[in-house]
Amino acid sequence: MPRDATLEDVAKHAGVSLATASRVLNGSTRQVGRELRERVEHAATELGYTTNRAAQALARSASDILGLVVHDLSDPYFAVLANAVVRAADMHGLSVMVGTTFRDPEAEIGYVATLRAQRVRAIVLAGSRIDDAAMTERLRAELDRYRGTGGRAALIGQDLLGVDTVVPDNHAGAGELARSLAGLGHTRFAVLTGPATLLTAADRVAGFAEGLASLGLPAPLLFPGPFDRDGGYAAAQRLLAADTDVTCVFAVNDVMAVGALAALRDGGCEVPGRISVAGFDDIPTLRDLTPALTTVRLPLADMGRRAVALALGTVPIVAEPAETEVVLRESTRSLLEDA
Amino acid sequence: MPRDATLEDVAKHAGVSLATASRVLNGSTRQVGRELRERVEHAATELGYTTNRAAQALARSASDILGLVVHDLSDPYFAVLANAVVRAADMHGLSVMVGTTFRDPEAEIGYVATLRAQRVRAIVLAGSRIDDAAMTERLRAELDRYRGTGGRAALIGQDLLGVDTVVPDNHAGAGELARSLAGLGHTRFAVLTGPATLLTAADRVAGFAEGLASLGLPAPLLFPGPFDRDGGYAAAQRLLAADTDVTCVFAVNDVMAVGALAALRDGGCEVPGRISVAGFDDIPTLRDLTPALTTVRLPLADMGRRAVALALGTVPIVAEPAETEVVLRESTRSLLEDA
DNA sequence: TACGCTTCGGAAAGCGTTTCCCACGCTACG
DNA sequence: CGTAGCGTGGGAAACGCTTTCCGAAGCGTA
Repeated sequence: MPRDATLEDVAKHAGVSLATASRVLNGSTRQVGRELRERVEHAATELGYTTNRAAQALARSASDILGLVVHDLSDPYFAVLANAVVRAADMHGLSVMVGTTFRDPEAEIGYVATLRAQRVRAIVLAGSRIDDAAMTERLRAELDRYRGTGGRAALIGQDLLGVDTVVPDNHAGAGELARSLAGLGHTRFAVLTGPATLLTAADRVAGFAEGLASLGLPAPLLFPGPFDRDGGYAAAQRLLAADTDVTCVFAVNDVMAVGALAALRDGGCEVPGRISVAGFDDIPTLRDLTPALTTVRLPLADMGRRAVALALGTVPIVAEPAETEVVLRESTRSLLEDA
Repeated sequence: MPRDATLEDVAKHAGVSLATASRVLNGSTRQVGRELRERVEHAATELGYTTNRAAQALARSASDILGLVVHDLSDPYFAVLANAVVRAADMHGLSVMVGTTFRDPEAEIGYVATLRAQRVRAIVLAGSRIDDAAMTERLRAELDRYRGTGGRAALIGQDLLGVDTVVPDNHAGAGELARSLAGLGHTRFAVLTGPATLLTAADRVAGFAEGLASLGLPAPLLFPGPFDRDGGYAAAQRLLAADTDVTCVFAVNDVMAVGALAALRDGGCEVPGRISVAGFDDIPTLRDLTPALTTVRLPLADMGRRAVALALGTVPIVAEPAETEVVLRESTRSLLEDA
């Protein structure tokens, strides 16, 4: 098995020194005379030379890898985010190394350690923090270790780790959603809250509840459960079983809302005829659902891009949260026209 | 800015040689005496030492990175695949570096080159090949260069590049779908074919057409277009405008089917009342659509896993294609009960 | 002709690991 | 008692690149 051509091979082949070959092939500030430059380039293509990035990273002590850690790539929320991050990294000439944690904080910490070992240029951490001080502290410690030696990091989620963060305005978005739904005449709400420990979920629940309270409406009924499609399904089933006078359900994210829609449909409950449903995120992949889902739009792709910019330090730190926007669609109906 | 602790720092701190420190900290076959071992371990944690993987890769001339290239991470098809690949890689102790090509063959070749430069342990290439001999040849050449120096690669798609391939049985799956739909009494079909140059699309169209032919049914009407949601939407619009007697539409993938469903709905055409719709892939994220989509299931997660196994050479090469399964749901209705 | 500049090529010292090879002290054995 | 063999420790040469430093050559000017 022939080995890869090295820079030395190229230099020999071209009859120049290692230094010259390096200068020609990998961006240096120094000029190389036309004659030698062409000899080197020719030798390189002839030998099929490709820079060994690992060696390059070692010599330069700077890698061209960006680390990304998400909870679950098959969740369209993260898929869209990851997509944007990969794209943005590409624009900066960086490759992306992804890790998935499947919502295991332990795995998340482990993955940051792996990325630190790779000496990646920057780390982007996506996904909700959880309400677990010990875990948060350990993650923070790991990140601090990384940043302590020049590593850069950015977060998408709650600003809890002392690093630059793109924070989706969950609280405000949910509040606005509450007001919009109330504007349609709804007064009795249920919330499929997701896990109590997930801060993103908690923020949305709180924002929603406060929105209602600010209008003098009664507090919503809460149905906790997992943060995914099946969690939404199960929670909605429980809602149905509870036999309430709720006219509108807020699932704290779109994939849960999809599950809820399925459960209501399976339970013979018309949406929005009998119950209206709203989600959060406005996942592009889910826009063609019927009934089309009322939701709160998050600028996912933009958030990914901004996180990369923050991580790379190409942008001044702005604490300004990612703006949300309520999008009313068919899954919620107005009760007012009944009057 | 303090720099990262190196193995040498650890060795000094523990009062041992570099060799010993290395043996203790990074799996060596050689034993180190208990006393020294503990001193080294202690020093390592004290200094917060983490192996520099780039240096390690250089010294060992073997990296622990797996390269993955997909067309578009935000497409749930690739998201699910990528998820499985990341998981499988993790099991083998490898990290994954992803690249997205956005269906640009040029970018695909470029990304393989990047991965070769990283000297990744193996490359998994996902996504349909295209009908472009020159491009295919160039990609093949790039892959051969990589494999020529010990690189390993696997493909998910068409077996065209001379590397181990997980090939979804598009042809047979589509054929089976055709027979199933014919079994429901349909006789006049349209196919939203996607781009003519995409082999996956072409295989499905051909398989479907042959399935119909084998039953003596007339050839389907063909509506080409892009391979994505909007492509499906546009193609379905053209179908409507054509004002045909078609009772069943086959969109060559699920996301196109979603677009088609939307177009038909927007066009006031009932599904499955007036027209039945079927897709291909059985994307999990899309299973809660209404009407639920009849489709051909592909074992996506399994395919990802198998590709990793092939790429890592942990499994003998089996040419056996990935099995498909027709899943009839509500988006297609039986015409027989009309009789 | 001599001087100082500016260019440009090459030698060599890193970058942080691994690993080959040698040395040392033991035990076991003929 | 000499020696073969094993278990451990360390020195030092890789691995493939970048970059600093030096020196040589070419140029224009006085």
